[in-house]
Amino acid sequence: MVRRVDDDRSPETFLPLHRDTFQILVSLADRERHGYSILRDIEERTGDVRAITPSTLYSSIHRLLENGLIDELAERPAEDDERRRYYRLTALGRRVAELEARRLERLLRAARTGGLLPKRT
Amino acid sequence: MVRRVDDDRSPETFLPLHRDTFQILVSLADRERHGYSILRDIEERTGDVRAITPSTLYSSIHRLLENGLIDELAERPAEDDERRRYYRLTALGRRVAELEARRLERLLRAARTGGLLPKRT
DNA sequence: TTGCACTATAGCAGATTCTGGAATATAGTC
DNA sequence: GACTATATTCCAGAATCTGCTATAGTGCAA
Repeated sequence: MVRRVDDDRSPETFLPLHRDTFQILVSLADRERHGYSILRDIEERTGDVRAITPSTLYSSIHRLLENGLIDELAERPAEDDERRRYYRLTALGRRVAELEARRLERLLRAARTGGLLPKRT
Repeated sequence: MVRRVDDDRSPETFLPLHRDTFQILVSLADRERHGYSILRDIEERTGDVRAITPSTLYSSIHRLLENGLIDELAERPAEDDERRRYYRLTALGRRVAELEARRLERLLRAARTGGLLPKRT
């Protein structure tokens, strides 16, 4: 088996995540999805059709695969559109996403102190 | 007075903010600061000396000035280190930071749904 | 059964943002 | 005077993001 140099890169070294990277990981957190489904999910959640562009999405996906944060599924549902490629979080990817979520929580706490958000949520 | 073309760019068009941009705006939310103080603040809050590098910080500051999200103060405290340059949020900058903070809140809600964070905070 | 909009992924060129390194200079301490 | 910390800037290269274009299958309606 070919083993990449940074297979054992610790989750912390990926932080802080870039903007769109975290969006994608969040989309994959509750279930596996194909690329276009991630796009739709982000559009729906943000209410913004250009929250992420297709080019950014697909190139980010390839980067996430290379870094081992997501996996492509070997099997697809029967009778499914065969162009679709399905992805899921790896254990590493989930760990990284958890850490990033905590980082953002702390950041929002600071934002609240600065009056950017109302005190309690 | 020279008026830049996008002086009247609406806050929404700046979203979503890039990773480090928001960090800087949060630092300036509670009070005016000079560059190095922003650096220290981010280090302290994140507990990470390389959460943001000086090169990123200072080039981001220049971009924020160009975009009118922050202002440089004309006056400095007396007897203060004269190398320091102080900045504060503009009304636009504060508005943009508020919107970004809300965006991240919604994103964290989704992250919670996906099990990346414990349910209530 | 053609036409058309939507779904799905990929590629590239250029812009923007980020990283790492070094340079410069003042301030404060021993 | 030497040394460390403070403070900002610049540059080259890397990584990420944007806009545009290309390709092709799917679903529906005329």
